[in-house]
Amino acid sequence: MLYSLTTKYAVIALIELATRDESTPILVRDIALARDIPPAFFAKLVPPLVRAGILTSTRGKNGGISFTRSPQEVSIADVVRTIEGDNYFRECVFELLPCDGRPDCPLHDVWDPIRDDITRFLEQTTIHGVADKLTAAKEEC
Amino acid sequence: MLYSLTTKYAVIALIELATRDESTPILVRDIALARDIPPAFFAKLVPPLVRAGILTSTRGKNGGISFTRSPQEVSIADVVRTIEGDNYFRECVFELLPCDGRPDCPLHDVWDPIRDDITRFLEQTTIHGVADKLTAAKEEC
DNA sequence: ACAATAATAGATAAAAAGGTCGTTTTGTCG
DNA sequence: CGACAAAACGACCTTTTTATCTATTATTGT
Repeated sequence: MLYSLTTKYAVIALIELATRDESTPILVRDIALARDIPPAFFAKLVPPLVRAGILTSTRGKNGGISFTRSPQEVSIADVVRTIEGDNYFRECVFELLPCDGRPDCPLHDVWDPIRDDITRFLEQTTIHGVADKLTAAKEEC
Repeated sequence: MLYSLTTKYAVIALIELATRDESTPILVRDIALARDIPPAFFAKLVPPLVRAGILTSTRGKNGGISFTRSPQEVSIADVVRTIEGDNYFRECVFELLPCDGRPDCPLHDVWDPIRDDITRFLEQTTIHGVADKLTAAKEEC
């Protein structure tokens, strides 16, 4: 609905990572398997996330991935930008060209409000926030 | 951002159709070319739209496509449902399975509000409404 | 009978998703 | 210190899905 399966994998994997003990690196494979994500596929999403400053990866024995910034400071939008690219937020649903909220786009007052809602949602929702809901729900059982 | 390129083609083509004289069928090819949509590709989207009760097509000379119901009664959601399928509105961005707003999904209070916003937007925005903005903008020149 | 049109079926191309394997890095153990 | 094992990294390949194109067939007005 909002983004590709690839981006979804990245989002879900980071949420999973945020539920883990953050003092030690977690295996890429473990994160993926815990959420039914193809491990080799997620492994290829890690380097971009590292370059984007979201993840830190440590190689060799006892290696794995961990958050660079706290997951409280990582928004879904950050992940989307990293995987989908910067143009994502400029897209227009009614035109073949990006309209970027240009005031001269005749459709901007139809599309802009909901795009802004979506953007705000992605920007304000943090990995930590979602992970919190998950662990809270688990503890209720 | 919201749907596939295929769906986008269908939406844009219908908007274009709504700007035309509705008393006579319009060529599938003309609609596509007017919006830089690959004509043969759009041609394949027509039969589903006809089956969905959105378009009427007439074959043979002077044939083409026209709206079955008035474009005022056709929402973007109708088009999305036709091309993307019914499951579109049940998707969850945080889980691999559709959550469909189930109250037992721990993430429903994060995702549901914005999904409802998006659904409402698609449901309330009509082809006619968007087409109107377009023609109004053109007349200003 | 003919020309214009959508419908259908199929082929091809491109992009997205998924998998394999060898290389590099790094801790651990002898 | 050297050998080994565990991990991410990188290059490449395969499969699946999405997008695009081509050709043929069916329909209809003139």
